[in-house]
Amino acid sequence: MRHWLFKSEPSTWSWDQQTAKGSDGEEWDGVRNYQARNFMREMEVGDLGFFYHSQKDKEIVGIVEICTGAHPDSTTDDDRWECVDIKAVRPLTRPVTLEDIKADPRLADMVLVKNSRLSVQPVTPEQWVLILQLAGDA
DNA sequence: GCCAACGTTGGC
DNA sequence: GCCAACGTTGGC
Repeated sequence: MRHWLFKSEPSTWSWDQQTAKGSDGEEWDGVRNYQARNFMREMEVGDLGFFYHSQKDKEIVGIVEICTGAHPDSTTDDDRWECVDIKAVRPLTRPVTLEDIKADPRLADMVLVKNSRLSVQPVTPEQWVLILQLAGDA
């Protein structure tokens, strides 16, 4: 199983909204970036991801599960763009802030640090475990 | 609110 | 196919 990170501005789509969708999940639509799309194409049902709030909060707030494979993005007729559906699994015990991540040298290679603009990113198994530890969920 | 970093677009 | 111009994102 692989791990991912989904970034969203809370004023556009927040963890609370994602949670409210329950096990039905929601399309992660609106991505218009090839790198991000390509990662979504690599995702498999059952993969887990972090849900990150950008801008104001700048913290990882919860865990999501991929519940469909990549399919056309319903918000556009442009067939270049695809997305997956994700559902909320649970919130982190303690959110892990960008500051926390930057303070830990073991997480210096995270895409979140190196390429802060990429909205869908892979997370390595090591990074996944470390962040769960920082969240008090290990 | 500013600005650096990055991706995309379009003229040549 | 290159690259300048432009738009967007997101941390600060």
